[in-house]
Amino acid sequence: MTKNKENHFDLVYQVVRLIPEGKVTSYGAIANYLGLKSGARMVGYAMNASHTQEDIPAHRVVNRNGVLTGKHHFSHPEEMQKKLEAEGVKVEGDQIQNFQAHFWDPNSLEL
DNA sequence: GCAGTGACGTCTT
DNA sequence: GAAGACGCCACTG
Repeated sequence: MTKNKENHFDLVYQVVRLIPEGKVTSYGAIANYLGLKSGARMVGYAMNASHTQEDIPAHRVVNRNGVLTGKHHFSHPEEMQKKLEAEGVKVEGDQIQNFQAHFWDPNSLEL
């Protein structure tokens, strides 16, 4: 039990949880912040486990293209886009408009 | 224990 | 400039 493999997962949850409303981030940014090189997949995998957490705004986490790649993993995919738009994020189809403007980098917290 | 897959990203052709 | 392939680590079958 002292292992706590969820440690990495928890770190991802913490960062995602820190995402301000109306902002979005990418898997690579989180991975980079956690020091996970090319760990984007690991971040994505952690997000998949985020379903065990309720305070994880996974809808604010998108891929590098600003595309809601994981919307399909939501109970209601349209909710993801809906929530993003409700927070001021324009989403067309499955892609965020003006993505870089809504892009939020976890590194900006300590920098 | 091995092989396949995955909510991605970067490199190479 | 675009498309394809590879790499990373973890989980499931």
